[in-house]
This record gives sequence, structure tokens and C-alpha cells, in this order.
Amino acid sequence: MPEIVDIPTENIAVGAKPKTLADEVFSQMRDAIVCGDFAPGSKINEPQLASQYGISRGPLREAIRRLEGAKLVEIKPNAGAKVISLNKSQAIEIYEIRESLEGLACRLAAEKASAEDCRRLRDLLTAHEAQIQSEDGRLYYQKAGDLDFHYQIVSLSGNQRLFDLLCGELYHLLRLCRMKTSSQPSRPERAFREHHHIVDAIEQGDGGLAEILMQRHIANAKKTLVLNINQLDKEDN
Amino acid sequence: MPEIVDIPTENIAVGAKPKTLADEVFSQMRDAIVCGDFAPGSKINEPQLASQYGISRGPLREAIRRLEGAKLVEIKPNAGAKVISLNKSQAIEIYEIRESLEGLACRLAAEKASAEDCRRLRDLLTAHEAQIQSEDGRLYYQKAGDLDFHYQIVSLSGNQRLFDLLCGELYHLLRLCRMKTSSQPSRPERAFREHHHIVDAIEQGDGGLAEILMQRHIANAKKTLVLNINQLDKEDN
DNA sequence: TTTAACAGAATTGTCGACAAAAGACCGGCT
DNA sequence: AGCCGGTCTTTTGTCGACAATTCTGTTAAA
Repeated sequence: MPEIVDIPTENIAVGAKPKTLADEVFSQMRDAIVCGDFAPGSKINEPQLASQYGISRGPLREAIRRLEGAKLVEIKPNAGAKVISLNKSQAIEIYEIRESLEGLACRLAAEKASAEDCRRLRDLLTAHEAQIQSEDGRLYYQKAGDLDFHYQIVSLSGNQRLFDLLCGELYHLLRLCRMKTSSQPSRPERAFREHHHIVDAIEQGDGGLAEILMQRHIANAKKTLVLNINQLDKEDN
Repeated sequence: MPEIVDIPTENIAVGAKPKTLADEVFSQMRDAIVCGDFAPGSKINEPQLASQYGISRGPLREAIRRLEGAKLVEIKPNAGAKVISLNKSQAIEIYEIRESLEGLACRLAAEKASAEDCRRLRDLLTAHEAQIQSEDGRLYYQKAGDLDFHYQIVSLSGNQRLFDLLCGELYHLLRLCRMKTSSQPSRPERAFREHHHIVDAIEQGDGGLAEILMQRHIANAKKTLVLNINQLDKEDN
């Protein structure tokens, strides 16, 4: 029984339990959006959602403002908020930014990672590898495992703001991008090779190489995504 | 006639006049923070500010949440919001991110810029150059002119999300960093050479070179900033 | 049939008031 | 004198209600 651990990428700020209602609802709505429970492009009805969450409109509006800050909803004055809907070019934009930023994170990580850090990274990969071998491994990999690896790298970079930017904002958008093309052709073996090569570079402290490898890794993921989107568009037509 | 347009870097979203009170107050507070009218680290008192802006606490709280999204204030539950205060390492973090992101923007701009775009860029530089020759040129350059140039580059990249990220968030933080070291030793001639070299690369459509030059340009700015901060710290002791 | 205007409903924006928590202040104790 | 506990004040969090705007559905006219 795999019982995919479902690593809670949402509870990034561990130990900081949301106390205010607005924060709580913000977290719930964010998860609902990135999990697809809120359809992209759908309108957000304040009275309805307020009663649904059992709170007043005040905290709900604050939560919506925070969602706007996370770029997950768009607010138009006097017209309400809508869940963001990403098209192909916007997805590409996100991957371009991610390529640049994670390249940076990977370079910094390579320059700072200790032997212990490297060992943990490698352990993570082998754990994922074992997971892959299980029945629904592919799904797991595409969902949590991949982000988990990247999450660790960014964490090792030591740049707190970079971490907030990537793990607090961009990764949520990324999950939205992936949601569209839910059943990906899954290129796990290739991605695994790339992951291991990245860890190799980090172990050797070769920041420049680690940066390039990570950029290429994400560029490959982007290509896969674009391919999937194109195919999806054709089916729709 | 230069007629430096004095692009208002604060009113980024031109044409979109803020209609709701919360949006209006958000803009005003953001400008007040980046201009230094709100001291970094100072506490935000809701009742006081609400009466000061002549609004209720509801819209004010929404504005504060948006400021939190822009990373300009920090909110602690049941403790209120404080204007962000950047220390040396945080400033370095911001410059690292900016180096990576503007490098990307510059590469994309080089790949997409038309001859007309290049002409406008060069015009901008010559206009700034003329401005520099005037009495308070150095001050002008450090304040608006430099950001103006970078603003144009990012705009040419064609990546809307990158634009929002840099011009909508990071540049405001940048102004906060610069505010600390208000009287900079101003390296205008060197920065000007770098700017021209960047435009050269863009004109030639050499994205890779443009990216590297921009990264080095920002890395140099970072060095200058760090030097200033260190000097400031010594004076304080 | 299409368009335009109008009335009604629904939704968003704003406000003041109450409840709860944090912080300040003061007195007493070791 | 310094520290601790309790009370009071201030500030934040939450709520319900009202005002203003937008959306909708209907009717009437071209």
C-alpha cells in the first residue's frame, strides 16, 4: 500500500500555524485552487464562500487579497475576483522565470551545500526512485516527488527571499500549469538522470555546472509541458 | 530637447486608475514606504492610519494585505503589521535575484527587440547622459534614470509575468535598499559604459552576451551597495 | 428580430460596533 | 531594588448592516 505521503507543499511555513480566520481560509482556498477544486477562471462569490467557510465577508476579503498577492486570483474593482486561468504563453513565461531562478538557486546550493546536505539529497532521490518502482509511481513523481527535490535545492540555496518566491508563489502556479495536462507522458527515467547529474555537480561544488544542468532540466520539463498543451489543444478542436 | 519623460516608476499600471478606496490607499502607502515617509521597521497603527486617510479600518486592512503581498510589510497575527526593514544580507539576496531575473529579461529583449526598440533605448541613454551633465545629474541618475533604463529592458522582454515581478515588486524593494545609502558615490560614467555595451549586444541580437553583461552590471551595482552599507555600518559604530 | 432602456436583484465596497488578544501600567512580594 | 502577578488600556480580529455599483431579465420600440 503506497499511501503516498502527500507531502504538504502547502504548509511551507512549518511551525507557524495560521491563527487568524483570514489566514486559515487563505490557506484552504489556495489549496483548493492548486488542487483544482476551484475551476480556473471561475468567479468567486463572496457571500456564498463566506457562508461556506462559516466566516464573515471581512476575513474572506482579506484572504482574497492575499490570494491576489500570490497571483492566484485576479480582482477587478466592483466586479469581484476570479480564479486565475493560465494559457500556454503564460505557462511558458512561468517556466522561463523558473528556469532562471532555479538555476540561481542551484548554483548557490552547490556553493554552500555540506557533505551532509549532499547525502540527504541523494537519499531523497533514491527514496523517490523506490517509490517510482511502485504501481502508481509515475503519478507520484509528477506530483509531489519532483517538486520535493526542487524544494530541497532551493532550501539549500540559503537565499530566503528566493525560497519564498519560488516555494511560496511560483510552485503553486506551477501546479496549476501541470493540472491542465494531468496525465503527462511522464519522463521519469530521463528526469531522474538529470536529477542525479545535478546532485553530482552540487557534490563537486561546481556551481556553474549545477546552474546550467538545472536550467536545462527545467527547459526539458518546459518542452514536455508545451508538447502536452499542444496535443490537448488539438483534441479540443 | 531631452524632455526626460520622468516615467513615474510608482504608477506602473498606467491607465488603470485605482477606483476602490483600498487600492487608492494601497498605492499611497506603497509610495510612502518606498519614499521613506514610513520609517522601516515602524509599526502600522490601524485606527490612526484609518483616520489619517479618512477611511474605515476595513479597506485599510485590505490595503495592508496587499502591501504584505508586495513584501513591503510584515504581518504577525494579533500583533499588527510593520514596515519591512532590510538588512545587508537581505539586500544581497534581492540583488542576487535581480541579477538572475534581469539577465533573463535582457536576453529575451535582445532576442525580440526591433530596430525601433533599439533606437529608443539609445535615445533614452543619451537623454540620461545629457541629464547627467546638468547640476544634480548624479542624484537624478541614481534615482530615476537607472531604474528607467532597466524598466525599458524588462518591458522589451515581452514576458508579462517577469515584468510584474520586477517592476511591480522587486524594484520597490530596491528603492528601499538604495534609500539606506542615499548619498552614493555615484559611479555614473562606469554604469553608462555598461548600459551602452548592453544596448550594443541587444542591437546585435546577441542574447547570451546581453544576459551576461546585464548580470555583471547588476553585480557591480551590488558591490557598490555592499561597500556603502559596510561604510555606513562602520560610521554607526 | 434586434436593440435599447428600465426596473429589479444580486454583488461588491464601506462603515461602525463588539469580542478577543496583546501590551502597558501599577502594586505587592521576595 | 528587582521581579512577579493582576488589572486596565490599547489594538487587532470579526461581524452584521447599509450604500453604491454592476449584472440580469423583462418589456417596449424601431
